[in-house]
Amino acid sequence: MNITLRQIRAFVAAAVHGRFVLAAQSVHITQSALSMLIRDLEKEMAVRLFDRHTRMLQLTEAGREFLPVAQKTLDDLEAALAINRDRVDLKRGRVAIASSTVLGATMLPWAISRFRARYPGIRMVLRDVPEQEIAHLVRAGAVDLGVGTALDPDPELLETPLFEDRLMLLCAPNHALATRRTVAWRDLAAHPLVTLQAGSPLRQIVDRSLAAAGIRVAPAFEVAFSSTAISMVAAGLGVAPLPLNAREVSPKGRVKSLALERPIVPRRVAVFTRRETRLTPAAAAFRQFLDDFLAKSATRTGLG
Amino acid sequence: MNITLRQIRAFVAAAVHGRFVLAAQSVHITQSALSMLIRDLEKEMAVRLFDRHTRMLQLTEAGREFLPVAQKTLDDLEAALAINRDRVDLKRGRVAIASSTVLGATMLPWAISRFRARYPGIRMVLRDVPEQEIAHLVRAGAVDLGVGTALDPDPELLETPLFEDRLMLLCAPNHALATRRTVAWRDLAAHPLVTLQAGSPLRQIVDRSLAAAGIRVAPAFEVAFSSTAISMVAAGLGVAPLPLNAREVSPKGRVKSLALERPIVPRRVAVFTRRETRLTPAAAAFRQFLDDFLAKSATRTGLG
DNA sequence: CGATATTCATCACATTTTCTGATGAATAGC
DNA sequence: GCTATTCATCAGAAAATGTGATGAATATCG
Repeated sequence: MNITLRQIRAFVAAAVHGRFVLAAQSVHITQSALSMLIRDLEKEMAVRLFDRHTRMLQLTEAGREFLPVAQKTLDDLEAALAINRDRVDLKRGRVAIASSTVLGATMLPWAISRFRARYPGIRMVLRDVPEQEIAHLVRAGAVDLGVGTALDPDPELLETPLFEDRLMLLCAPNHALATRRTVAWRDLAAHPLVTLQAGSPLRQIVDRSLAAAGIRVAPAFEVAFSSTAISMVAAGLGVAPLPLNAREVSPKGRVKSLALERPIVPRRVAVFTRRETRLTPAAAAFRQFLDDFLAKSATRTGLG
Repeated sequence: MNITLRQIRAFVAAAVHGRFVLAAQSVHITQSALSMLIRDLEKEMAVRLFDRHTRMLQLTEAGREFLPVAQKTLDDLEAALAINRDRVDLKRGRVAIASSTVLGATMLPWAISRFRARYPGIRMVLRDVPEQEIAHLVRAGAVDLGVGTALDPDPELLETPLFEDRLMLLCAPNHALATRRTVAWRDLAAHPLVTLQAGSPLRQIVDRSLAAAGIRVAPAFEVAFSSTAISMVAAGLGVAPLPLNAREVSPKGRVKSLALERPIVPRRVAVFTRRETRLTPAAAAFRQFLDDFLAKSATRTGLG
């Protein structure tokens, strides 16, 4: 046998109420059950906790000594459970997200801001990293969610589609191609190309598209971040195939975006989570929120 | 349903050991039982506490947050129970004793001293009071034990005989009776009497003895404490019928003690406890010790 | 690469604990 | 004395917890 929380609760209730009958009511059991709980606790501790007979009930010295500890035990536990309830109720918690710098600079801050308004107790951490690192971070558990370009499925990760856009071409306003409305992939062969580093999902999409178009081009520049590529384009160093949403982080009037066709190359953005780890309530809530947020944005603006 | 200590112990064990199998061993249950305890606790808290599958086990954020509270709860409780065990094992506790001033000055300090040597953790409180107050103090729960003259049984109190002596007569060395070896009760009629106050058990014994001997004597002096009576006897103010052990507190050579006969009046000393209140372990131990102590003293010295 | 060993989850069933409602004993107050 | 209140105890019902067997997943080893 061993001490139980029920016994402790019964003991505290009896000490507080001064009567078994009232104490029993307060913990929603019958008086006989409470009487037995006290008896068992006393047996377990090998002391009387109450001096009692039909017309009196009072703590013994041992009981007086045990009471504060018993109360504190219950209080501490109750406080911990309250914190836990808060977590479950999304009044607390933390969501760590890894995303590309572009998404981290465009859609995500808006979503996070709206989410925070709804759940002020949840702390949000946004890590903007080179896109190929997102999967690492999610796999390692360093972040709860990854948001980025979906390419080849990772067996450890679960990916849920978020939205889709397409690749376009960025060039400087005075570039030879800048007068055209649309450009074909094969046209790119004639121009110095700014691309992301090998390994980046976007780079892989570009490589595959060029290969599919039967073009062999060595990129003139390789950079880690889309924002860098955009600046280089603005500086007239080359043209860059990038997703549509990169326009939003481009300096006004310094770059021009052209539709890239033959073929139109879609780019799918997804949320990545670990397959085996259940999401925290907060993270699950944010993923759901992100879906809803984008659905609404899409109906309003035509794209996420 | 409700959280139990078993669940908390299982949770802490699993968190500490990092494996259900080891954790289960450490709390002496099977792995399946532990698995169920964790499952139930998680259900109760409505969160996962561990991310786990066959080859890995790690705390979730909620688990990490709960762990320290859980550990502290168990530790606090364990500490309280250890204190309680100490109390039970007589490594701690307090015994309050009420006694007459004479007993408090003679036998009891020796007994207490020996008892303390055996149980150093137990604090001892000795209240030396007029003997008629002993019963009050015991009844009121102000002391655990009373040691004093047994007279008329009190229904609320339990009295256990400790030792028996007899009344003798104290007089000054130059007193008229001082040359005699024995004195009869009826001889007292001729001398001024120093007695204890009315209500004192010893006084009642004296009164009854005088009445039985057919003597009517108004005491010349009434005092609260035997020690005072002895001093008055030494000063030649009168003679005092007192129990044998009063000799031990008499100043050497200043008083003489004579056997009081016809009849020989026994005086019974007993330990008083409340009938309804169980003794604390420490008090029970002291009562037992007192019995043994006096048994030994009696065989060695012939009297307590 | 397949065999083996380890680990956690789950099931049916056994055991233990806990609860209830009835009853009894003690006692304060009328 | 009578009544109402209170705590203790009992037997049987209900709930919980435990066990041992089994299954599924997956590292590790040869």
